[in-house]
Amino acid sequence: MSRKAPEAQLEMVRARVETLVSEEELLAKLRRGKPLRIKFGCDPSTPDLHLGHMVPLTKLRELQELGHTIIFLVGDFTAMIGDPTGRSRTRLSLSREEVLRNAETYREQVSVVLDTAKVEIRFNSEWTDRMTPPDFVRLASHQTVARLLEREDFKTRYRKGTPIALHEFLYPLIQGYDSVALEADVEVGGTDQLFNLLMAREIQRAYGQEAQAVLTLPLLEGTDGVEKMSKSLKNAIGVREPPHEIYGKTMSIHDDTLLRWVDVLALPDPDLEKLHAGVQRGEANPRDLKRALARQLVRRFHGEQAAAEAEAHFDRVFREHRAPVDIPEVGIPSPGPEGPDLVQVLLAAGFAPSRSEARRLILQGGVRLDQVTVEEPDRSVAPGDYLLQVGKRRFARVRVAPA
RNA sequence: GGAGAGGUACCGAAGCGGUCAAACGGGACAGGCUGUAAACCUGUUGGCGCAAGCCUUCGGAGGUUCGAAUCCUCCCCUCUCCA
Repeated sequence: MSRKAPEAQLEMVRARVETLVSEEELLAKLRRGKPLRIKFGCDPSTPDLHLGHMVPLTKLRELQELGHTIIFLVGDFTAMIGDPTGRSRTRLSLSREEVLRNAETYREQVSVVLDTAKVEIRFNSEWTDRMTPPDFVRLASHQTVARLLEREDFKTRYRKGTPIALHEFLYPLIQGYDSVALEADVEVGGTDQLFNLLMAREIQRAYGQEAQAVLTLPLLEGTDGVEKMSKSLKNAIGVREPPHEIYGKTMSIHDDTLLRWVDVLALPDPDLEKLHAGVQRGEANPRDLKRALARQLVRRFHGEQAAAEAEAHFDRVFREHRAPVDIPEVGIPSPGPEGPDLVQVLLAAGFAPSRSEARRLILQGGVRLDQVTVEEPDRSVAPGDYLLQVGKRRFARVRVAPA
């Protein structure tokens, strides 16, 4: 276990952090010289990690290397509520098996960043299941409605007249109680969690504990560059996505979003930093920085070789407009000697959900057969092998069987 | 319990008896351009049909009407104020 001086640790911890409450308290905790208990909450209903999660996880990695104990709190009970964002509807509760399975995949994915052998994984149902109705009433008595309404999304929802279900108020309270149960010294989360994390401090004090220090990390914007990255907004890049997806999606982010991604997400790397500075001065091409970032991300989750391959694939398909190396093959039965029409081929290849859609794609000139644009939807495709392309990025090798 | 306002396509939001498969914006997809799957410009965006056209859609179930997203009845859900 590293034994850096508390002041030096504080310095490291503070880097890239959005808010730290409070420096004095954290320093005092560090000075006691005991490993700190660092709480990090995770939602078991969405077990797929994306790049946004990497931001706090990287911070946890640093804390772990400083010798502190990382506690992954799986909010299996709170998942019944769902963090009130106003977007998500009340979620169905997950079965015990699902929770355990999700927690396991979580551990597996997290192992890319953390030493999971040293991570303590806990479930909040451990204590919530033992709490009685009087216990909940007591917990609720420690907070006021006015205080809860201070939370930004509650406030806006209340003002705009969008529904707030009563149980949503419970979320911050229970999350706060989790800190009591875990005796957390520090809690790490995204900036959107600030309210909940601060609430936990108040709950801890109400239960006679020292308040946890709070560390929030910037939220990563999604690939749209506007909303925070989230799977449900479909602007996320999952860490388990295939290399060329991670690479390609990264290349598709707006140039405006790029610098921020590099700031928030990138691991230290001299090349990246040089390009970053160059782009800021308007000297370097944003594309090159984007390439470097995309490469680093793929390398991180799939290794060096995959990164090189993903880049080669991208260059081939999008810069040189050639067909990729690996193309899925689709066999299509032939309804008659003339073969299926092009619409049927698109459908069979899974490139269109309906005949109308397929027809539109063809009429718009988005469909190529053996590199040649075909604009007649009812053109029949004789038995044989073809290279089918829809748009710039979807390819299939199509084999039309003889009738 | 009382009074009022609402529930529209992937999302937001118009429409309030026919001209509504439903304006507009976002998203998505396609085309052009390019330094990139960026930006920008153009187009498409319920299903079936070559087409004429037909079928399904505006919280749910009934009803009025030649004709309903639009009017009526009941039900479900949400918001605001009062108790």
